[in-house]
Amino acid sequence: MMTNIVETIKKQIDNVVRSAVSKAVKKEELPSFEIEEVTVETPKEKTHGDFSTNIAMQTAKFAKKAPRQIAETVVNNMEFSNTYVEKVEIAGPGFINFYLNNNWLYDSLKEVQKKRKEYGRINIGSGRKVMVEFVSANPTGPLHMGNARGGALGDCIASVLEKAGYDVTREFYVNDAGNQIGKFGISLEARYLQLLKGENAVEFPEDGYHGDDIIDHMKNYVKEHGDKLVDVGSSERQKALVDYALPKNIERIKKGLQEYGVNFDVWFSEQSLYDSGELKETLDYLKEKGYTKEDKGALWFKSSLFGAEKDEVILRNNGVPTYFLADIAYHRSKFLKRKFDWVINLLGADHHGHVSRMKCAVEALGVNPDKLDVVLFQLVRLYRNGEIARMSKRTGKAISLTDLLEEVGRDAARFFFNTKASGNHLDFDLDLAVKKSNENPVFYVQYAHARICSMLRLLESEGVSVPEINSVDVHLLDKEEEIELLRKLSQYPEEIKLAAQTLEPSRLTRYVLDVAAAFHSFYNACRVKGEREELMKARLLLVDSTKVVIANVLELLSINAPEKM
RNA sequence: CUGCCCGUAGCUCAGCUGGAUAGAGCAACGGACUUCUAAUCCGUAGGUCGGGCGUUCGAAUCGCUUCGGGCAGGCCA
Repeated sequence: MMTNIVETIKKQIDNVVRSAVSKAVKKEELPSFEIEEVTVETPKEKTHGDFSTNIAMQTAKFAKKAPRQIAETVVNNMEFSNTYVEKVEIAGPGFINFYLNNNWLYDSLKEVQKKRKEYGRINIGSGRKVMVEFVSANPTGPLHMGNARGGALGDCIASVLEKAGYDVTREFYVNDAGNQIGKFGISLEARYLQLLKGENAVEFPEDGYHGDDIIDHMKNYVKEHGDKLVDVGSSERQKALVDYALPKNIERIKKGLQEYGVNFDVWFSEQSLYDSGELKETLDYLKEKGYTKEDKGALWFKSSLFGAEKDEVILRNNGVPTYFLADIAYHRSKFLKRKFDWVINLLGADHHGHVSRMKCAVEALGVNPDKLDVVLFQLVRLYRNGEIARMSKRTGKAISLTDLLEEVGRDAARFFFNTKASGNHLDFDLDLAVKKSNENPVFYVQYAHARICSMLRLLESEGVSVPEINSVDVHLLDKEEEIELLRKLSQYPEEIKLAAQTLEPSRLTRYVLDVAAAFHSFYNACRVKGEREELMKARLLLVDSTKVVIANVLELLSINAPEKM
């Protein structure tokens, strides 16, 4: 089955080269040597052919011959039957350049038409179970820009892996236990008492949550339940208030993410690790294995046994588990209880210190730490009027995901957060994101799609619809702009593969921009309507295929592909 | 002090498991609408790849070093 034409061609070239080499060796034109890998790449310069290999330079040392001489020998022994290769040239220091006939492009056009919505799906994952855990925002407050970037990035990584043939689970780790929930309770309690007994009745804790949302929660609580908690004990009061506010926060987070187009399969509760006994089991396991030590009244995980520089506290001297212990139990659940083959965690770059100790912990659990990948993404800076924007125009408070969606919309947000590699800082220009012009890449791509839809509508109204591929002479597509566009379309499965391998969906936003650009160029150079029928049909097919590819990429990114603009 | 990330055109960024003349978008400048959406296209200009040393046939890419920016280094998460 041909799912990825580019890969097929690379395999063909690989075969051609290997058999040519072994033939030459047999004829003793070359000394015998091992080829580890035939690297096949697409040259930057079009005049250097469609694909090229540097095998002659790589093997020059073993063969003890000049690269160009090796290349010549190899080329003389090549066989091209049943391949797309049309001719071969030796160039530069010893590159072997392959020039293909256009059939590979026409074949890939057939693929697009045959697969439609499924075009781009590949199977490098072979159904392996992978979990992508992302956002996992602290449920004590609203979603911030870091969560917004993490959400767009994580969701797209998950989508890319699904397209690449993995069995993907999107998971949100709800930190509903531990220290920050304690602080949440103290903060709620303080606001509650301030509301009922006056501002000065209690002092608000310095390290509490100062946001207005805490006050709003308590105003609502008082409205609904009055002062019934004023006279009960503090811990009971805090618990009641947390039980009231926390589910509301989690609901709000769910709703916000839904509007953002991010839907999780699993909302995993940290508290459940305590309730189910898994946390204790994990602790017992670590102790039993001798991976722990006691020091200064606390219990430590000896991460130094696994190459780390220092050990980590897992039980404080007051007996309370740390977040890290819960996280170890959590990863035990991911790997050992739920049997994921691969786990990907998204983390803001400010948490990078967590990565190496987590890997140590995974190793301590008896799991190959390579099965854990942590994608660190750098922080976001918002710009408005050329200046750094921190506050929402409407609320005057820190800009939340909800504010962002209100200001620029989901399409722009999802697109912009995926324009840069995760390891780079991201400047988000709020003015640009809403601009309806060619400066704004989102509109550039959406416009291409809408333009195509408009063309198809017009032709449809004249009784011309997209033809069956078998009734079309695709060889008529041979103008430069047509070939360029075909090339771009044929690249999609390969793009999915690369995005999956590098966990970098930003290459897909670049790719879809390229497709849109190739289309716009084609549009200005070639007409569809009004051409003679055979040519019109062929071009119509190309245009329709472009629409399919753009729509597929946008769907993967959770961005609308509008039919009209 | 130590560790991680980043430094490429005026701006925002690709390229980084070493390859041929370092790419794109925006901004700038000059062109293209009697015909399928000009929210578009075509062209021009723009660079000591932060600096230095090394590795080799070959370095933006790898190593060392240095400078500049960001972030970490809690019995916080």
